[in-house]
Amino acid sequence: MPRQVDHASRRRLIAEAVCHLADERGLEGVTLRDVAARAQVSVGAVQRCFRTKEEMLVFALGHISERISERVRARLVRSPAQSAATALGHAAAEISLLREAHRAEARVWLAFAAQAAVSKALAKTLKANYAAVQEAFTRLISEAGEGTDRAVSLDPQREARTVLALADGLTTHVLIGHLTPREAHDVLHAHLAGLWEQPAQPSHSREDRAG
Amino acid sequence: MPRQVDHASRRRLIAEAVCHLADERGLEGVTLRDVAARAQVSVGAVQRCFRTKEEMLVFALGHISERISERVRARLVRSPAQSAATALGHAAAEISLLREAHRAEARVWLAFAAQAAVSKALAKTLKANYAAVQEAFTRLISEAGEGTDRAVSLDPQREARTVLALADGLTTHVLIGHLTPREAHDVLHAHLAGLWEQPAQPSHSREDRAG
DNA sequence: CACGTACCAATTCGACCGTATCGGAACCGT
DNA sequence: ACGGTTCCGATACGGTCGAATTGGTACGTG
Repeated sequence: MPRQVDHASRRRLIAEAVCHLADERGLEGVTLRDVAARAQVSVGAVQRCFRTKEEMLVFALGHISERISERVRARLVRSPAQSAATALGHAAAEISLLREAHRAEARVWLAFAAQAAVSKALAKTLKANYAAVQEAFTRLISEAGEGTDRAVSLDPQREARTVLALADGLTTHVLIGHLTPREAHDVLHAHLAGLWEQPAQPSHSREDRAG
Repeated sequence: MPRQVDHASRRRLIAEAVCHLADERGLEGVTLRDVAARAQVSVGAVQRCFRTKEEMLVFALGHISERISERVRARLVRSPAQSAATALGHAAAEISLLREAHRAEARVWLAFAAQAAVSKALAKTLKANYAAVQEAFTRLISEAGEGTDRAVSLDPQREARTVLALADGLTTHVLIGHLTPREAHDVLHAHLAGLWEQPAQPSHSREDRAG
């Protein structure tokens, strides 16, 4: 056998380069040449790892998705002793990428999300990730709801979707500059607090329908 | 005076073309040639209206932003007699672009939002729009809070930010395909309903704090 | 009726894109 | 030592990009 190369690790290296460029210039600024230069490999090497540019992008999206959700998972298993409510708070803060250190990942996520709206391959990868996170959130909310008297457990899945969408919306608003990270953090935790802290009130005095 | 042309209306025409293309292929697929072809004008005409491509994009973003927020505003003044809560529901549904008819606008918004994360000029335009909508939402929540016994009025601005971020997050998730429009609509209205329907808890101290 | 001017379509330009190809270097079993 | 196989960097190609230039046309003015 001739000289062998670790394809897997090289693909990861290239994926990192893609993410760096997507962070700095948006996904439009990701070209094969720049990726190769950033990854310190030749263009030919990039093309040998990925047949087309799209294949490279899909892999890069999977790469960063896995990294983010892995961090969320780590956060969850690290605090199993704590209440599910606390765990959810940590996980939500993690997924919203509010920390300055993860601002780059947030920009990459937004760039990919926008592209996924018009690219089926990217959308598939992204959807799979969201489905997993939503399921985890749903389970957490379910567990947390059992311990309290609040009837939040009415629909844990819906609450999970709410938290997930809120987190992503906040991420977007921080990236745009409409909110500061602190403000976003405040909004997120206020929402989460509202889930458990309000005690149950068996009788609704009056219904105010909004629709 | 030589042959005159209505610059303003032509710029709007071109902006429409930009939005159409951004909807179909994402913002990367927006080129001067395609824009010109879609707007039924020559490339030169586009270049006379906008000195650079970025100037064209900024104008297009302002164009669609104004259109969306104008629709929200129209929705608000159309139902002044109804409760502020109802009005907020309508406005939030409008801003989240969940209706199938506005799916294209949603894709355009997402494309611009992603680009705004790395483009200062776009971010400025987008921020101005968000500031206006957030202010309107804050006022609505304030008014709605006065009529109820619920102490939601603790921080109308924060609630406005929550609704706005939630709406955007839901829009994104629908575009990606993680949620159906119906599910997103459900989440949004459940959240809004939660703002007013939960009765106050008299025994609680006035401060609701949760890390 | 000329004339200048504002407008427009077409062309050109240099740069860069993604992709394909190729000669040589590196490596291994024999 | 050597031939075969795999990897690598460089280069060429067809195409498209944004931007600038040019020649022609329609129009209001003098």
